[in-house]
Amino acid sequence: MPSRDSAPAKKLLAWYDGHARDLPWRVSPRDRTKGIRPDPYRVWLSEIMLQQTTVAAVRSYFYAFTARWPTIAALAAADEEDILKAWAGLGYYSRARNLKKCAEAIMADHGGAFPADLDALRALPGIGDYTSAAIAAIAFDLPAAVVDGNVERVVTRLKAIDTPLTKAKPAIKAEVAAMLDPERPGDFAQATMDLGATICTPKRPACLPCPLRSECAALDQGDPERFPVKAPKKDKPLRVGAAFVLVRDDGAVLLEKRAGTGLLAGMTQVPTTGWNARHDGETGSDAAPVAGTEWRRCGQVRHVFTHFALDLTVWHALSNHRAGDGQWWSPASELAGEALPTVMKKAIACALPDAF
DNA sequence: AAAGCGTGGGG
DNA sequence: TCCCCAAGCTT
Repeated sequence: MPSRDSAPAKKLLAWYDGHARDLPWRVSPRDRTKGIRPDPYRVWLSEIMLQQTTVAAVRSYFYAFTARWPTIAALAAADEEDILKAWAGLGYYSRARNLKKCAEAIMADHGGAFPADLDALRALPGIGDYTSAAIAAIAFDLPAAVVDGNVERVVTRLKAIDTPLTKAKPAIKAEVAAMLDPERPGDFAQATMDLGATICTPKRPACLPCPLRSECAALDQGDPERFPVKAPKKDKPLRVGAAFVLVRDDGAVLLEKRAGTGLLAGMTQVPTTGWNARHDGETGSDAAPVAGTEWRRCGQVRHVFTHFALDLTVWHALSNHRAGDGQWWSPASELAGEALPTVMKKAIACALPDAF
């Protein structure tokens, strides 16, 4: 077990007081000293959005969500469909569905307020080890060990931990627990993450201005970039499929809802074939959802998901047929507001360049 | 416990 | 172009 050492936290917090990033969901360290506390709802919302997602991507979504749903009660009362539409483009859509489930659970089981308790937070939908600790520390100043990708990088370098990350996590958490400042748990957590995001970066870390340089074992060894040690990543297979953009006389596009589980669950799409592992030639319009229409091949869209790449051949046709079960014609003016994931916006834009 | 689950930006 | 990766969670 690492022994308590308050020196790194003091240096880190002194650095944070002068270099904290200005973020819309954050209360600055100066305002914290005045007793201003962040709204747990905004802390939670930002933490969910920031899971595996950059600050730059999150910003506009955070503004949109807090403007439309200013409170946990408002979000709990929202239609899931509206939440999915507002989340479209941000990725990892189970986060959006869990967002509503979590809001409902807080209304039903916690009197409409986030519990100031690590285990109670951890039990909520979409909230795991990291997010529960982050909310506990940032929103409630509870002394929780907050470990995200930034912190893993900072700590493995500081202590030169060269065991693979998957094995090293308990040791990293113990180091953080021994290091954190019980007077300022929230600022300590945010300071460590800011350091990882701006100084202790994955590539070419800026060690010269780093407040922890004098005690960094990795810098001492001469190659901080060597940490953390990660497992080799698997190769990404290519899948192929076809998507069919049907357009009505008035410009409306035929849409349908995807299945409730799996990839892009619950999101909206144009009719599509399955996305298969085969790559022996091209998918034809013979698999189109409507027979007897004149199909035009618009081109091909490549989209890279987490665990496979997709080449989608896009077909276009004019049609006035009636929407089938689970389908609807979406007017051109409403297309941008649909719950369309990026891959589908690419496909539609391939057939209708002015759609968005 | 390894795999499934998105996207956009930077080097 | 390609590879890496960014405040992870769920099953």
